[in-house]
Amino acid sequence: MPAPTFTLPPQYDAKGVEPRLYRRWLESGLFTARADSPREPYVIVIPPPNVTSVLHMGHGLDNVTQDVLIRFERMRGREACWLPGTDHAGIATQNVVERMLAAEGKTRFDLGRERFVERVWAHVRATGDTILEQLRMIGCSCDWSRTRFTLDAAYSRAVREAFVTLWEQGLVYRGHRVIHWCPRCLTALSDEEAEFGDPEPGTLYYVRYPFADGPGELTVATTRPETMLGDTAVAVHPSDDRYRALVGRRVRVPIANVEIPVIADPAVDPAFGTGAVKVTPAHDAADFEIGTRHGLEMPLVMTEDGRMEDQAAGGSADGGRVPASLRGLDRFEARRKIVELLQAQGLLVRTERHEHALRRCYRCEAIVEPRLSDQWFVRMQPLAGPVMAGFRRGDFRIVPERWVATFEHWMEHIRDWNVSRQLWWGHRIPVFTCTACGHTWADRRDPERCSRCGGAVEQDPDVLDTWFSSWLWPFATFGWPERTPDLARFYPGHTLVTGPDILFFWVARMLMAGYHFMGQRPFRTVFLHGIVRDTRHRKMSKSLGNGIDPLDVVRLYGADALRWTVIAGMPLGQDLILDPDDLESTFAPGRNFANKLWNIGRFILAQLPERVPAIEEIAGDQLTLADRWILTRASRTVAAATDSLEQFRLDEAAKRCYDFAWKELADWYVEAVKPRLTRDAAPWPAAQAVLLHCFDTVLRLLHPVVPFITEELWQQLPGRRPDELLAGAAWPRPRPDLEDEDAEAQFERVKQAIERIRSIRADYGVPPRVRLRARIVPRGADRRETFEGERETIVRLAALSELALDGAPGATPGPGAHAVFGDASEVFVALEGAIDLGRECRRLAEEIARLDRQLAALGAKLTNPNFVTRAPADVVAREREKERTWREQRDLLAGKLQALGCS
RNA sequence: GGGCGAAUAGCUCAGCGGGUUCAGAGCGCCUGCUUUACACGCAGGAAGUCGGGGGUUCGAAUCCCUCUUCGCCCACCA
Repeated sequence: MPAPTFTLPPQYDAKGVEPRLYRRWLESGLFTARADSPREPYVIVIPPPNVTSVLHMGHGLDNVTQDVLIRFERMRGREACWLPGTDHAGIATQNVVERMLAAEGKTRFDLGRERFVERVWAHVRATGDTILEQLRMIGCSCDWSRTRFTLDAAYSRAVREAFVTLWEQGLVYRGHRVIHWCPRCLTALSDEEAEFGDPEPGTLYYVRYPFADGPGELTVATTRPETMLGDTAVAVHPSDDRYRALVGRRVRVPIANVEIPVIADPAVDPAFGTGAVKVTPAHDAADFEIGTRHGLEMPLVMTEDGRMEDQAAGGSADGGRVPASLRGLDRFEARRKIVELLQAQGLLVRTERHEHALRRCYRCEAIVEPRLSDQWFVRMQPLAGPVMAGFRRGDFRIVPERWVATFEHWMEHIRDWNVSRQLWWGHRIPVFTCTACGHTWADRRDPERCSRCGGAVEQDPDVLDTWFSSWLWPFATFGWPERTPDLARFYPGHTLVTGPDILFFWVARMLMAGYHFMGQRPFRTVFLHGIVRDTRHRKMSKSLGNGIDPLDVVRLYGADALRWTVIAGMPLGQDLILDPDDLESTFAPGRNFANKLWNIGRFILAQLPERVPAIEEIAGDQLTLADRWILTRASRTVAAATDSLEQFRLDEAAKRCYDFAWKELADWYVEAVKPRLTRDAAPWPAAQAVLLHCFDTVLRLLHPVVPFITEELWQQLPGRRPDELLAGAAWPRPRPDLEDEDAEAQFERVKQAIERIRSIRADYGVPPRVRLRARIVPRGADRRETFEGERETIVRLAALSELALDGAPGATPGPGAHAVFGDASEVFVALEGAIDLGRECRRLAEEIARLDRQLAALGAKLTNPNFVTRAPADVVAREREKERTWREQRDLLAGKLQALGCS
């Protein structure tokens, strides 16, 4: 045996290896895509994490998935560009800094806009690279030379260009309507940002509105009594006979003490409550519609932070609705107070329990307050059309397909997008108004004076929705609106990997921006993976405290273990369930696998000399059955893994390679080859060449999933140039020239025989030192020659089972019971040794009985005329074949039973 | 109120166009192993009426209907 040229420790030390290898990858420049490369590009743009965020498992899953794809394509020879970066995340980031200020007892208003924004920038500069650093820790092969931030100067230019272009195209307008307002963040939200929470128990209040023009009253039902101060009508359904006569009369709003009309509107559901609904146009989107139809007043009765007060804005001169006793009260406080007042005045008829879902701010979870205000909107229908047309043409696809229906529904029912936010952190809206003549326009540059009258100008104080910048990500990152070489080369991109939770926020809008501004799709495939959940299927989140810190996992088990777990545990489109309370059993499989590879490597490397012949240099007659089997399996694994990756079944690819490395290469081939390698003469070079070929192949296949351990081992393989990296090596191809179907089938039978022997040993408790004697003979005279040719291999493999074979070296025939065992294959194994005959007889009898039962059932099937005539011929043939095999098996067992001397 | 997904071993999941890789894998469990790559290992083993019910078919974990339970998305019943 050649002396090992080095000694590797028996356990793989991920911590010591990973940072070193990552540095080597960086230094090699492999991650940096070249725009002038002749290779076909492959582009993924990262879903930019919020600049203030720290890595969580959701990022881990998302980015490891991207890394697997990008490494796969890079190895396949594509010019792989994985563009990284961060999102300025308007509300989220502003909230973070506001909380920091709050800790100092200050608000953003204390600082003023300019100093506040500076403060945010300082925070971003200090901590903004955190998450990108963390991505390096888990091995992400991003093109760091192209890192972008959605608030960079160049990027800001793109945002501005996009906005002004839309303005010029008439796709931006000022809308005066009820929008979702967060009274905590003090900003408007888009429909998507006002998320429905879980249904909560609430109360439905039945309130009397006395007629102002006569006796009696009208009872309305509401969940939000505080908004009654802003009521400007009571509406009933036009065909509701109960109320038809009342339409046109007037009622008095209690507490607010104003008179309002009773109107008829088809939006009212006569079945809900009393069928009469109070209309608050300034604080309810549906009521706003009614108010618009009927030309109602729309008074605001709350401040921006949700306290009761008459507001001048809202297009109503109708003030004085909020009585002094309620002024300044928080809306929920006011609700309680108003209910009390109503009760005291005998105007509260009754209350009812009423469960309903409330919309909450997606950043701070405050209950959203619908509020009438002026905002900038983007018309979405003109943008959605080309996307759907492209989708129907097959420009891009969504994987897995079940999201298609959701996507289509949203696109087809798309509503205009409120893009203005009353924040300070973000892209300031480039709309300017002349203080003199009132002219309003959008501008690519900050104007000094009004373009019409030369008067002073004021810029809109609001900023753009953060998604208004990220929807440009696939091209703004490459330099748009400049026509850069990068843009020409890397747009359109290829795969967009993200979770379905931002399908509308981001993916759909990127598609719209891509088609609208670039004239073509931004990517070919949208790959939506699942969401990370805990064992109770709850989303992992900080607030629930059920999160797993990916960096803890890296420290404890290594980045490869983390990567293995998220990839192997994530079937296409399914959620990933991880147990935060048991990191060991969640991540140990990945660590164990890395260690297994390590030890396969340790063994193989110890066997290989400096120069190992290439597999092509080995003559066919040098290859044993085991050699041809493992080469065949290697080739098939390459084909299967490649196919799975192409179909985004990453888990399948990973597991297939795992099985090949562990269950085939390590468990069988390495064991089979040991006798050959540890004996002197023999066909060494062939075994070495096969070992090297197979190990090299599986390292390549596994590299995208577990890049560190594979690179570390690959570096040690003989014949590597010092500057060669697995990360830049070629993806393997299937080798039909090395496949041998017969060898594959034959070796499977050998495996079966050996497994049977091992099973017998265990069943009968044959001590390890006691050798069983066995004779292996082929079944069927016609196969004898073929089989004899493989005898050597079988003898060696049998040796692993502590089995002495007739004719094998060291086998000593002796007296004793002679039993004949077999499996369903063509291999008979004759054993001699200490065996509990009685037990074996009972086992055989049971097995025979079972076969008899199966044969009876099968016989019935085969004599069923329906089956014979209607099932396809090949199916019938297979069933007949099965029957024959079972019968043979049964006879065989019966023979054994007889041979054992029991009846 | 609509739509979607899931239900298979104790746990997490495969099984992708109905018939030999149809009852599987990993973890866990049980029994043996200091076998000179690996105890993060090796060998062997137990374990499931494929959520309930109905249907289609010669044949269903697989297709259809229905019920139950979980999860998600969409929605202007105040």
